[in-house]
Amino acid sequence: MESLFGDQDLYPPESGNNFADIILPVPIPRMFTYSIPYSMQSEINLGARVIVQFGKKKVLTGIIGKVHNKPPQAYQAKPILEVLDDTPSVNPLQIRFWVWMAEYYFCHIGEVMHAALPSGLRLSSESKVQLNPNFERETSKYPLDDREIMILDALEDKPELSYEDCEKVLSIKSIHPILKSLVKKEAILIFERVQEKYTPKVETRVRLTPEIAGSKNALQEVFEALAGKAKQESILLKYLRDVPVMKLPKSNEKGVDKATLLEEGDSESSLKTLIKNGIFESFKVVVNRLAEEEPESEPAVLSTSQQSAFEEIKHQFESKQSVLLHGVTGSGKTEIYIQMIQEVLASGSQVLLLLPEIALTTQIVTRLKKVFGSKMGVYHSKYSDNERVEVWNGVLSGRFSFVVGVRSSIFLPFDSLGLIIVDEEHESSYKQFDPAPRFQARDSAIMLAYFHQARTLLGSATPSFESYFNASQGKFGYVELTNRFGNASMPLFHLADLAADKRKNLLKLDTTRILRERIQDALAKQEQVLIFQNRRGYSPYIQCEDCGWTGQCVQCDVSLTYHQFSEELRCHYCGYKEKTPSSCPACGSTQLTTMGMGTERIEESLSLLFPEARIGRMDLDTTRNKHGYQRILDEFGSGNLDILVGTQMITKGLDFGRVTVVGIWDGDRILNFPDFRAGERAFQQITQVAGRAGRREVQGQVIVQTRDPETQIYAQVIKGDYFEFFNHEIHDRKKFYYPPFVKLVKITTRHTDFKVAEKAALNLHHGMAEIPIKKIVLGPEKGIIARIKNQYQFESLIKLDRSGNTPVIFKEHLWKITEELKSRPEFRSVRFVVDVDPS
DNA sequence: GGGATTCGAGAG
DNA sequence: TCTCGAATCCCG
Repeated sequence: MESLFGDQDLYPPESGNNFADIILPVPIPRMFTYSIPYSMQSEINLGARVIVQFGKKKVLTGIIGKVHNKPPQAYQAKPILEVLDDTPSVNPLQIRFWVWMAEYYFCHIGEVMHAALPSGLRLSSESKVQLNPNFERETSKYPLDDREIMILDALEDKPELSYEDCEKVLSIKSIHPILKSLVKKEAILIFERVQEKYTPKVETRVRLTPEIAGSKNALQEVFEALAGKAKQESILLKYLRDVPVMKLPKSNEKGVDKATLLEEGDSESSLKTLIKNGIFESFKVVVNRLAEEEPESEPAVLSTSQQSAFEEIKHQFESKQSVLLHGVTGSGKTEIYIQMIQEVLASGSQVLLLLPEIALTTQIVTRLKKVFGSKMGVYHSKYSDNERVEVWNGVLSGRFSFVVGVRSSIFLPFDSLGLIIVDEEHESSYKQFDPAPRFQARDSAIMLAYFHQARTLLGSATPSFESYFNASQGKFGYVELTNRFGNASMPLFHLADLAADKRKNLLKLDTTRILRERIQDALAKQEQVLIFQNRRGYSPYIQCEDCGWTGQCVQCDVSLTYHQFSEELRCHYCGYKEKTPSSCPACGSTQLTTMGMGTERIEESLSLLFPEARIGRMDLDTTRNKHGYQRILDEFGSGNLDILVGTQMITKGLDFGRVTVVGIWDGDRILNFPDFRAGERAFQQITQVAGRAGRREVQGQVIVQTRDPETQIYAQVIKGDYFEFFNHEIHDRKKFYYPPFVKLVKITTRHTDFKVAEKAALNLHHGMAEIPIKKIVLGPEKGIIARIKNQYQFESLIKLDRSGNTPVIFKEHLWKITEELKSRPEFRSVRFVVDVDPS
């Protein structure tokens, strides 16, 4: 039979490019070739979105990655079904960036596309089932079984069902055979429904009819007619408050939002009467979800030290692509950014400012909004799909030449970036952990800037070792800012010795005497206190005093965390939860005690110690919903709270002038992390939390509770001597072959069967050992958590020589090794997760 | 990733 | 031999 799609042979190859390689959002390591129907030849642009059929019936959105006229040899290409964009949604620089990311982070370009495009721009089809209109149960010549009847019954109620709905109706897993049989019996039809995901926001507005708006007399008559009809009159008066009579009829055009007009309890029916009587009319307009705002204030004048840092950065940019701005907390980096951004925008280029997720809801965005108004776009992970699409389209259309956003904003369709700023560049949240692409947004931003011939400014009070090392090697420029803005003094540190206090019997509910005194002082002076503990929940775990039982997660090898508020034991890795048992499940004893301290329990202890204080808590559990974070911040900022207990969330960019005391509940907990970066992280975390103390006139106090006050790192943090700390630490990194001296790749081998996982990991190890490059292969070791979500995992760590193209050669070999292993029957369902530059 | 097809265990 | 769920295949 002649192929349905055979028509590309009808026109000669010289008529243009008849084939396109399409990037599809699926984890398959290549593009797919489709034919371009003649009628679409003129609309096909690189980077445009198209609809294509993938597989037997699935319809997907793809991106045109390449256009050519080489027909595929082994098969007939299917045609592109539809072109969605007349101007491409994705530009060539982005595609280049995607290709780079897929290669560097060892994933498929489809996975990059999946992460890059907001899902509102990625329509795809879903199979739906409906009744066949020609079908009649009574007269059908086929007998139906019970399950088939149940599906048909369900379709009587709802005109269409998805596969998933059908599975729910019968509560079984494989629904396909049943549906197939129903199709054969001509009872149902299966079709594909493409969902257009993005919907513009429509507002209903109300205005006076032109006759009334156009004549003062007519309006006067209306007032007279409405005398005594209080409800209708009130609506009219409210309307005229927003649209003054003086400015009629011109300002009437835009009208007033219906919802706002009825906000104060006026009824819809009164308005309806007014509309029916020809006084008002209602109409609909498409509005931006992202509010229009005019800039309100001029950028601040830079202090002398800020000004010289600013000049120095510009000077360094003349010879370096990237510059590290090392400025102590509170030195006013934001104002320098503002100046830089303004200059670049004035030159006609775009600017991207990356912030860690948590910092986006804070003061810095408010500050920027005041200066840049609505030419600044904000891209936040808590935005809805529709909002993300509007930011994306805003960048495309030129409405936003400047965007502030989280790590995924590096995927926005910029076409002429001049500058990328990465604030708090040491933040670990710039690394995406799961799913692929497991990219580091700071490093990717540097690459993106390179593609745009743009500059990158990295800002931090506690730079990452990688960045500081690059600066010390001259690869990055380096500018230091050592004065706090307004010459506020650096905080005063106290090391509170937990062990000593315990010996002297001064420890109360795990607080040292000095911490209690400082909190008491602050409360007396109506100042505020922050308490930092890197552990949420009530206490890490619950233990039976008689037999030593602890709650374990059923599908991960970790102990469950005790949450007092909800009376639950929860797994922080997979989300599993169960009710707290009242007696030990192992021995029946009722002597269950809690071990260790989480934020929830600290909050409780503090409320016992300071019953008069108003105490709040900020952690994952209290900020889960969209506005939770903002609400707690507002309460604290407005002085409705005296003490705020929190996890690392409170270390990020909060700036409250009335915080004078910062308590670090358990400094050792930060230090004792089984990881080569523990020291670096501890220095960063303690410095960052400490930076929250005393930003204005009053000198802040920082109390670090520890069992080991002699540890060198505390002395370095207290001195604020990053350089000394770096030199000490970098020595070890070199000696033991850790970044920045080597490049790390971590490979996790996962399988539900322990033995299979282990064997696959060992095979992988042997394969990698034979790759002819300079490297060290460690492992495989049982994962720190041996089992997650019922999968056993083994970890291998590879240290690669940084020079030349060693990493590229390694990845090429690794590719072959994992493919070979996966092709063996015994390892078929083994998963290899490759993490390049793990954090 | 996911729909289609094949495989294979278990019941009759 | 039949049936159903699981494993495997492959997409252009």
